[in-house]
Amino acid sequence: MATLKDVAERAEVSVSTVSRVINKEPLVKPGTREKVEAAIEELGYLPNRVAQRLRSINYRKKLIGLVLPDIQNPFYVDVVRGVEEAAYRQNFSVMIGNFDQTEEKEKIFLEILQSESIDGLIVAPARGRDENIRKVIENGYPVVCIDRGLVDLDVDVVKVNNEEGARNAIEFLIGLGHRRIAHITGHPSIATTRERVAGYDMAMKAHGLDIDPELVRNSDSSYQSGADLMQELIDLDEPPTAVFTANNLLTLGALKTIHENELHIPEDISIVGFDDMYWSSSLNPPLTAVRQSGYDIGGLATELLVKKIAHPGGSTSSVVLDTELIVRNSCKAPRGSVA
Amino acid sequence: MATLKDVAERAEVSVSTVSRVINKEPLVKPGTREKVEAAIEELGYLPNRVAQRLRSINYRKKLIGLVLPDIQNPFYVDVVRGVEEAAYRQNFSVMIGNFDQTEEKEKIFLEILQSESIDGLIVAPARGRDENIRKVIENGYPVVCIDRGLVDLDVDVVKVNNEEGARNAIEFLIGLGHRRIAHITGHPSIATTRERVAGYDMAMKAHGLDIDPELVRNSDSSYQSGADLMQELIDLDEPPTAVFTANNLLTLGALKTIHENELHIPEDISIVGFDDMYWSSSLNPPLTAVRQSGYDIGGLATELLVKKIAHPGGSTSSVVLDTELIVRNSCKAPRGSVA
DNA sequence: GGAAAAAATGGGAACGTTCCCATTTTTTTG
DNA sequence: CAAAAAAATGGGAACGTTCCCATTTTTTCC
Repeated sequence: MATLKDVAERAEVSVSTVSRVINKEPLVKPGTREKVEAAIEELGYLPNRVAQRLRSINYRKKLIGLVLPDIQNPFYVDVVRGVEEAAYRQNFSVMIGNFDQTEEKEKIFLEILQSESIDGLIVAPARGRDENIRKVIENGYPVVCIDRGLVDLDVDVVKVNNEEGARNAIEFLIGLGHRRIAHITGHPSIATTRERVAGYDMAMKAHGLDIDPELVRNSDSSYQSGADLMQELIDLDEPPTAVFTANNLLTLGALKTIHENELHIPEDISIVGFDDMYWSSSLNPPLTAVRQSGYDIGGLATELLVKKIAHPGGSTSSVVLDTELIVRNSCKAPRGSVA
Repeated sequence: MATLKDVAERAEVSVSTVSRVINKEPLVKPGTREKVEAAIEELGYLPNRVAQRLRSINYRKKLIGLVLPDIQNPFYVDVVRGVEEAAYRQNFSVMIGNFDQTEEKEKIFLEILQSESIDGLIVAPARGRDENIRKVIENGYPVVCIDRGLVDLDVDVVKVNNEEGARNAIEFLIGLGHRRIAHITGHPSIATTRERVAGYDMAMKAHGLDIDPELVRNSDSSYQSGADLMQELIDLDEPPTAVFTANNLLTLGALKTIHENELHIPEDISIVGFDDMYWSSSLNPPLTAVRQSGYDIGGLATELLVKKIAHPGGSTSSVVLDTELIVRNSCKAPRGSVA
């Protein structure tokens, strides 16, 4: 590969001057700039980002890390797309790591990222309290959290209004006439979980409905948990007429169990999921879901991070996006209801 | 961050010696090694991978690129997981790029990867003929293709036996009594498409069935195409009794259209998809599918690539994995059949 | 037209490693 | 026990940039 030196020789200028052209610095005579650009073109020169990164001061490494708990979750795939798009637009590379919800992998990956001299980090913390991430922040790296923040750590975060999203979903079900509404949700240590539960509670109380603790079940947010907890709900003496699942994977797991039990949606049971998927209409029946745009979240988080990288210090900010209830055909009034 | 020099000072040895310890070279006295390891521990030293990469000769940069046409396709998500797992096991970082099927993005991303000094590349080419990838190979980078190879370019490839997978699917449908079997597939410029079509043809011919060209439809492998082509098939004067969709996205698109038309699976139409998903059982009815393990493909491709990186030159090899037909409930004998 | 100011360019250290070669220390061996 | 061989260690250039500072060239202005 051609280097700066090669270009300099070809253009008959110094290495410094070529570097200036590459970095679009103003102090270059137009004629010189043209000569250099011609040489770059002729040699097919591409800057070596590794050397650039090694030499550059902090905050100009042009690399950000993206750390996700579970890339099998379609929501995070959308986040990846949003981050990549925004990052490449600003000439940043992205290094993605998926830690499969294990703390050990997360730790290793965060170390690798620091070894790779990232400028900053976008992370969806698996737990509310995360020593690994805390350490990264203490090391001085700009960090933006997505989906949820961190307990007792003031950090930038881009998320959606979970409470409202959940409340809308539950009110929609109540509006249809449901009274026994179950909620399959994630681990309570995660803020997202608590907020969605709060939305559930709020909607129920606002309509004077009692909350049956049997109907609210926590899990580890996995496909299998969704399936298992749904079975528990079905086996109840008085099973729910509707269920609200707190994320993608839980929804899919619950659907599996519902189908296995040969229950019909929406006649036997209604379901609303948090997280829409581009193929939600391929489910049978098409799923009613609370949509949050992972793509937008990823994009905004990236822009926020790049801003923090360019201007370190400054107060933290949090961006809260709205959700949207996408009504399809997985809900109807419960049997015997006159709603 | 602590550097080699800091460690050297603390351990009272030279920088060279610390480097030897880091790289597990044998020529270090056990006592010295211990001293150095203690210093590393105390300082929390992590090697700077950027400096390592800059200085290292080719083939020891410890970074591989992964270039995928569409990260929204769950198959590629599995590939990502397989690659990451295998790469981190061997201390390689992975830089992932998703080019959304656009040639321009692919080109930019391949340039970035070369700028990042990758050791090698794993790529799922969108087209059979790909000038961008050809250039990378000409630049001397080891490349392993997954899912499909490249026309007139001898390159390592890890893939599944598409022909057999398709043949099994079609024979399964024929066995159930289907005669009018449609096939929604990708673009014929992609080898994968041609192989799956060949499997379809072979099975049909083996059972003395004519191939109605109206029933075999090509597309760009997108969700929308799956939906559109399925509608065309349904609108036929004599619609198929079964459909075989050539990938994930086409399957989901077809399902959407089938549901929209209020056709019942499997009574009105049977469907088999190429590509299984972990949540195939969440579809209603659970989908019968040809399973190919993206995880295994990614893992094997990585191992192959790392081997090529360590021992450049040598002949190219191709690994062909078997598929597995996962029978669930999306198929049954066609109406009026006595199979 | 000549001095001062501004603009443009060049030189070279530095980033944190690896790797080659030189030197020192230890072990082996006749 | 001395010489040779082997093992261990150290020194310093190099990787391809950026960035600071010095120098040269051009422009401005009285």
